[in-house]
Amino acid sequence: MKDIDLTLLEQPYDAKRYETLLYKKWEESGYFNPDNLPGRHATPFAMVLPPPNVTGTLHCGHATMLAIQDAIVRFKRMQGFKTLWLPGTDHAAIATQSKVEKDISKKEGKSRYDIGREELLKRIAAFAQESHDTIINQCKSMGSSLDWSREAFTLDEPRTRAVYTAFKTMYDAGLIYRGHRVVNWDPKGQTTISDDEIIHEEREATLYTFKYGKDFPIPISTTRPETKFGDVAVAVHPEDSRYSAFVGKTIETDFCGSLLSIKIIADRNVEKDFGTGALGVTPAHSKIDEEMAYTHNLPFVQVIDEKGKMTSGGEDIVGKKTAEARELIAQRLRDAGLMIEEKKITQNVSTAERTGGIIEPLPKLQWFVAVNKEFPFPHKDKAIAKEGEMVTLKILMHRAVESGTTTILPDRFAKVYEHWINNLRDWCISRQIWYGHRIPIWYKESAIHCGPSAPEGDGWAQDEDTLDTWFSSGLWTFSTLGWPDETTDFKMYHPNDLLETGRDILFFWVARMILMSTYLIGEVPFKHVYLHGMALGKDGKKMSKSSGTALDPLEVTEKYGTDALRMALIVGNAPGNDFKLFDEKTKAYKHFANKIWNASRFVLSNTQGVIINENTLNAAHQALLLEWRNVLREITEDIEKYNLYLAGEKLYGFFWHRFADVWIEDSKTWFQSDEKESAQIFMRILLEEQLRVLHPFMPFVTEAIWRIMHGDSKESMLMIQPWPMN
RNA sequence: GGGCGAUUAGCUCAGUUGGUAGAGCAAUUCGUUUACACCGAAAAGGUCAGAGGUUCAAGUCCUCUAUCGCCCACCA
Repeated sequence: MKDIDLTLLEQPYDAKRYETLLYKKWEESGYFNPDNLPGRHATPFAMVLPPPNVTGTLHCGHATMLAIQDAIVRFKRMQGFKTLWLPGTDHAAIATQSKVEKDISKKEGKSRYDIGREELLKRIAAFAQESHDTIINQCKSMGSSLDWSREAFTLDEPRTRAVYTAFKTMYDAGLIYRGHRVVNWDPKGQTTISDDEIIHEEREATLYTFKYGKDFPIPISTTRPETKFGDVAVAVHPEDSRYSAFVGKTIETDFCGSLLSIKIIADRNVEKDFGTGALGVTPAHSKIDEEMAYTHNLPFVQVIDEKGKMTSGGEDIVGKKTAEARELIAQRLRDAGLMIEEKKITQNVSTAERTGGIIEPLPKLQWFVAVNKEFPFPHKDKAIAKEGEMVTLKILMHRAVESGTTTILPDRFAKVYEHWINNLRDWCISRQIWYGHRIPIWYKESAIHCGPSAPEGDGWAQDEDTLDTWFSSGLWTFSTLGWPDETTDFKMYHPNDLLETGRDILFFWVARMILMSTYLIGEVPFKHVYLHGMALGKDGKKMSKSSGTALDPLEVTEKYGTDALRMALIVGNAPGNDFKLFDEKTKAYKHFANKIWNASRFVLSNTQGVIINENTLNAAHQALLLEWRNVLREITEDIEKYNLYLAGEKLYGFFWHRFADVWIEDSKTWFQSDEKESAQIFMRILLEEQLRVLHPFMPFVTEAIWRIMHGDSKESMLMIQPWPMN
């Protein structure tokens, strides 16, 4: 055996010197692409990268998912799986557009309407491209062994084709429909948003109790008197004896100069003990009231427009913002002696996740996915349903998890998921923004056509709206594999084996993928879901840019090395639990990388030319080898159960405090005795096996050492060496 | 309002089916013996949030309480 050039192991370990070089070597080897892996890699293992939004740069949350996923993928690859980890980015419709709009408004003082659709889209595309390039480089610098040859983008041509195919399939099946509903209108972003994009914020508000007019018998309470111009009814509880005499009557009354026709109705949803126990029903501006309107057949009267301005209420009210109108009306009620009480309360205000705008419920014509509509299961018999069986999208989503076809780690999130589905309402998928997939619907007079392009003939106009970004990302596990074509990739890698992602997008994304996949393909999108927690600062609070607590992963790796950051993100990070990331922790793993480097240097310098043959070990060394193999078994099992946080910690402890502190110290004696040869073999086996096992966690330092030991041919790279235990 | 998680050494966290409390970092003392000072050795540090219960035995199982955090929700 050729001597190893130990001068290459310069002390101390300098991460920066190796990381770029090694990533390049890995990439050039082609082994990130499963098609190029050696023949022993037969059984597929597939996973997608949750596509980062092209809204800027990666943060610690991204670094976390990259560290965990790359560790799993490298482990599976070494185990001999035909391992695919498929990268891509998400156009993130609202998030990206509102970011660019904000920039433009700040720098040029212009709105999107000043700039126009075409020009805005051009600017967004440029911004998205820039973000994309940054993000890809950051993924690479984290050491991610992603198959770049299959990179996808939610808005690129193949994905757009998948989106339009999915839309048309669901439209033709009656599962996508257009309807007039009270939706969540974001006056700031000038678009609708789905229920999930709403954040409830506690705010202080005034609860006004008053009568519409002098002759009106029932006082009502509301925090929004300005919407009362749209009232068509007053609802009371059916068992409320105070008001039972009025139920069924219609009373005309003058409310601040506007004539209202108010029907008194009884509805179980009214709380007797809240306020006066009577609720002014405003079907056009409240979702609960909308439902009551359907139940009791009430008309819709809209009094607020898309800009959040009044359209009703008389000359000095019309055109005013709702907040201003509220004050004016309250004053009039006081002046007229109609105000009974004004009370400060805290209430939950709905705000838009992306823009922070206060949601104004408005009746609008929008596109929806029907989650409760029955249809015959359109696929051959599958695990989740039989062909022709009557199901709903909700039922399919339920069955995916209930049946265990998809499992969620940690399993308590399965309950959260079930609960969410139970409360799920039709999904509003149309957005009044410009960046995204334009709805593939064409209108000509009363005719409607669904398809990617206009039908023959003049006069067809495409729907102005675009699709919710989650509609396209819901297709991600198969749109990235060539669907709707029956490609070899699709056949080999779908369903995915694992989906690893943040627990915050369980509903947004994981649930939507299950919906899309179970309906369009008839099977679950992935067998297992692994949800990781959020990266917190040392203070235990969520990192945020505005408070200056956000760590930039690139700054951290610059300081401590990528391997160190990866370990810091994995160890102590149990599935589903939030975890804290801070400098001292990362620093400790930088020291560990150096420890590995130096221990290797010692072992190699004392084992030059040794031929590894396990059978020539003496009894004592065999016993010690067994001790390691037991730990190795535990570590392997931990990783297989996706308990990387345990595996990482055990590796660290064993390498440092057993192998380095004890066995390396002992070896200094062994090397002086007649046990020398056995000891040399023993130490070399231990080093090599530990480097292999450490590789998924700390790929750079281990590959750097391996390369010095085994040369730089692509076949000898540590990345594709077999895992030392089956 | 409903649900979930956390509470173990100064800090960050382990503790699998109940069997005498563990690790790393920090701090203390000692040590520069040819892998490493990004080091080693030693010692120190805990009524396992509180109360009650089950058990021969509880950090672990059950009930309640407290504090912190998160998610869901149509009290206007």
